[in-house]
Amino acid sequence: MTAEPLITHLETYLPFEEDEKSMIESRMSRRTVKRKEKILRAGEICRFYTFVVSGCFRMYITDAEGKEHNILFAAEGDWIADIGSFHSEKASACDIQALEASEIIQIQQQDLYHLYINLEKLNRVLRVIVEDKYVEIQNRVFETISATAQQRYLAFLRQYPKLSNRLPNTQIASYLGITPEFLSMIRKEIVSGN
Amino acid sequence: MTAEPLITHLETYLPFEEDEKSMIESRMSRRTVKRKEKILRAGEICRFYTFVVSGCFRMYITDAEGKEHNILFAAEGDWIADIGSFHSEKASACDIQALEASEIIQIQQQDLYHLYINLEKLNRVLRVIVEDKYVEIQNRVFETISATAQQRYLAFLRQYPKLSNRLPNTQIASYLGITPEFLSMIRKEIVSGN
DNA sequence: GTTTTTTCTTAAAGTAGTTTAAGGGTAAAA
DNA sequence: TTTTACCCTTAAACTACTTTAAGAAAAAAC
Repeated sequence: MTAEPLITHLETYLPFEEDEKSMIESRMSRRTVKRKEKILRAGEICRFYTFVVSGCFRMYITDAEGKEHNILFAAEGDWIADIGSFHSEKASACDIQALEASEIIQIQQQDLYHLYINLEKLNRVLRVIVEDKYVEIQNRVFETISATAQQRYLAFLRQYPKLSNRLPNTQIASYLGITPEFLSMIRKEIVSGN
Repeated sequence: MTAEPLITHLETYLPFEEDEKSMIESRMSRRTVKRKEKILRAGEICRFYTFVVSGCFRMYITDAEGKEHNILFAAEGDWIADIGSFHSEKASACDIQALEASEIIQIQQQDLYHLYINLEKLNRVLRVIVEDKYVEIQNRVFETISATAQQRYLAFLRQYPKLSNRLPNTQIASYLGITPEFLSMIRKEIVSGN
């Protein structure tokens, strides 16, 4: 079953019957993505939700000077999409790029809406997932306006424990809104006990 | 009609029939709020969407040291709610407080869900409103990690033109994540042309 | 209308984070 | 396997922002 890791994930929220699973299965497509490959480019409309089976992605915005700023990461077991662009069908300001060779399961808009109508349960599960994303991003605003870079780094380690040893520090620094040099100093301070 | 300013607002998205308007009307409650009064306290579940008829509110988080950090503002014509708490029915980390004597129209969860079922149009309108909030908060993350305080202040002026001359600078500084003293310097620099 | 509280501004000294540069290390590509 | 590209660390000089303090101005409360 190609969508098996996704079904397993969905069942951590609610159990599904066999016929429901095959209905979901029939609307999903699985594929591999190379390192550095983009599954969304700024200017495009985000037309799918992506579930990460293995590997890892970043969603980032490029500023006026060409600098890239990571908004969020997604590793195995996470969903990634520009939710604003997906639902409003407006152009995204973000790129979504693989940071490792990855395997993903995607669902297109029209298929998702089809499942929403025919499978009320999936509607509820996806709603919870989107709500959690909203809470996550609201907390991120709070952190960025209230905490020091060291506190934000420690929060990052808590929120993405799987990623802390897999991502280059340049990517983590971009997420934290600091330079890699300063992240290097922070790490040194933490090791030496502040 | 007590919900009239709200109906006017909703009709900027889609037209509504008279019977639809009275259905909406019957589920809304209108009231006044005193300056400094809170309509949501941290620890409570946010059980309503609030439409601001007149006046203005802030949603803020209090950090471990007791400092308050403004997440967003809402003035007349805006909606305000802790969307994460409302939909997940989990305790909110935020307070929502009136910054001016205000008039609001509120809808309770159960009434909103009742209208969603009986008035598909309202479902669509509210969905668009929530999506716009998501885009707004995602942009805010981008700004806070990528822009200087001066750039963020200019962005604030663009996003809340109505509020720039109504809010004390202490509230604006809290929103920007800087001290009121530094905001004072930024304003001076802008006036003197950088 | 007067008092009280909050707000705004300025400035000096301090701290958090950036920039530039350079050398060595590691992982990816060929 | 070798080359190439990227990554990490350190340090010194710099800039953005904070802290503390204090006086004047404005708004809120009584």
